[in-house]
Amino acid sequence: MYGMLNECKSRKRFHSWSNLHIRFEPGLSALHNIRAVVNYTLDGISSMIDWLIRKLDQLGPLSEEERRLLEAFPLEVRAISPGHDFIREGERPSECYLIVEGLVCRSKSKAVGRQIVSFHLPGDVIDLTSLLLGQMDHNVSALNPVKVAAIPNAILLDWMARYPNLGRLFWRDTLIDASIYRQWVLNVGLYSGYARVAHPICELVTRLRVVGLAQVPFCILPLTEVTLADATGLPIVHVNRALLELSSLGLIAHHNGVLTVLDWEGLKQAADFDPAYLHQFALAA
Amino acid sequence: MYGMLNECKSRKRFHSWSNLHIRFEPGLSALHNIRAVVNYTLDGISSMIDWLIRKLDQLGPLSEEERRLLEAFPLEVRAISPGHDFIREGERPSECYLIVEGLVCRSKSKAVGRQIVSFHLPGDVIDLTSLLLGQMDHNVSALNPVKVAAIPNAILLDWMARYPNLGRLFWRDTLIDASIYRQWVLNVGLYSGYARVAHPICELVTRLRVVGLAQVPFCILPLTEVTLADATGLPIVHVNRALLELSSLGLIAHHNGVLTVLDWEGLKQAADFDPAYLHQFALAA
DNA sequence: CGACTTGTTGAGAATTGTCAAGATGCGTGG
DNA sequence: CCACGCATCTTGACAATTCTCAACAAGTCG
Repeated sequence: MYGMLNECKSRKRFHSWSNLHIRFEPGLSALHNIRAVVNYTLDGISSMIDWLIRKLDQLGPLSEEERRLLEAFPLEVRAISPGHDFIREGERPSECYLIVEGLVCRSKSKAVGRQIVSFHLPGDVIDLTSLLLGQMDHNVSALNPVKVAAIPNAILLDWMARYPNLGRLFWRDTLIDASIYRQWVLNVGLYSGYARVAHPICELVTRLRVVGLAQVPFCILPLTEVTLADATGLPIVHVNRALLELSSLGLIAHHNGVLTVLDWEGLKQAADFDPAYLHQFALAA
Repeated sequence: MYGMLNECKSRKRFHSWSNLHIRFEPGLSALHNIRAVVNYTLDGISSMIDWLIRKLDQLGPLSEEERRLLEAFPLEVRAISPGHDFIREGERPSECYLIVEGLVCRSKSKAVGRQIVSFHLPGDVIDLTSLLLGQMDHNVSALNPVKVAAIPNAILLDWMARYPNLGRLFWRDTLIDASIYRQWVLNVGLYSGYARVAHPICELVTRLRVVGLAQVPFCILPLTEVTLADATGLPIVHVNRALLELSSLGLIAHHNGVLTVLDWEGLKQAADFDPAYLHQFALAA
């Protein structure tokens, strides 16, 4: 964690050399360098389920017993390469995935195209849908190199039967997801132009901050124009023009699949961003 | 119930007199007549909570004890006039509302306008958001004359503590809501034109059918162009043109706040509608 | 009757969508 | 180390759709 913080701070220095393009430390592969930050590696975290514990603890305090239960669970971590749809519409997964590292999106594909409906980050359990509803109604894909831990449905159901409070925390998480979807309906239905592109960026930054994976005013995200186009419902060409406009205002920089937030307050304003819908009580705004 | 069915069937006869406009029984106020259907009055239902029981039972069987618990609850029914926002963003309601009659929508208002994010019908409990998250992040409004029954949060929490299965059914309901939101993101972000207007109509018809409040191919909904504009993110003028197009194809008729579905299969096709996202197992498609 | 809501129409402005071509930078494999 | 393929980003021109404005018709409700 603290390592990453320093990484970010030093990167800011390079940024100041040029407002619009990212410069890299000489002698290091640029992308390798960036990706170390963007992948949200878990340097200081001993047990990977700590992300989940931290998150649930924010939603409502966990008892010592519940905490021990989660900590003791042996996680089997799987790596997923960028772009891979590791859960597909129509499937009936027998396990849920806890995101341990990297960024993930839910999407639906139709004849007319593809729409990303949400992003998910370390600490999110992304498959509660299938746990209670059975069949998946959407795909889940990796946006960058991702690591997930599989938790069998049976185990989760057992946990929740034994500790009703735990089930309620997961339910609460589902309600927050629903609130985020509502905001996305607003974003694609109500807003246009720059706000529409800026909003998902603001959301990601805010959510990453909550779990301690991003700082403002400086922050890096693995977002390509294609990803943003699928998330906003705009054609790529427009995302490009919106990003160029946001760049020219000094709010962001983007380069080769990496988007950098330079002016957090300005970006929030451009997006008409109000974090209330994230229901993040522990957020230092 | 059966009264309504007959009502609908007889109305269909009037419809056949003219493909595009609704005719009414002579001697009766036209709107009063229609509204009797559109309001979904509960003729044959003795206890109003039956809607909720029926719905939960479809999500997963209720035990006899749980069923008795729900049936025994004394409902205090409140009438809400059309257009009234009876829950507002920012509030912290101390009770949840079970819709007993009428149609309700969730919406969010911003400086740039208003966006409807979902519809809700008899049997839906619309305030589980505030039950676990506290603060409302959206408004809830009546689309036509609505009756709701208030259930104090404390009672609901007590029910769920005593009957974990009940809590799981509510959670499941929340997950279906989330799936519907995902589809709405698709509708406003991915689709354009006629499909975008036709889709929410298809959704409403399907959901009403599940609870036995609508039949195909003939069905009536209390939807104005303004409502559809807010739900689709299109300007009213466009909704008008889309509806005229759908009318000219013989798929629907609309008149003075009442929308009639004439050709269910054709409408589904126009909307690229696939009911899978509603997760309605009991649906006779 | 008169205020109000709902639906309709036309015309022009602005935005969004499409197509096509090319520039840049990274990773791979020779 | 270089060449190549690939993904990403950029630009321009044009078509299609969406948005806005404005005025008016029709129906409901008090």
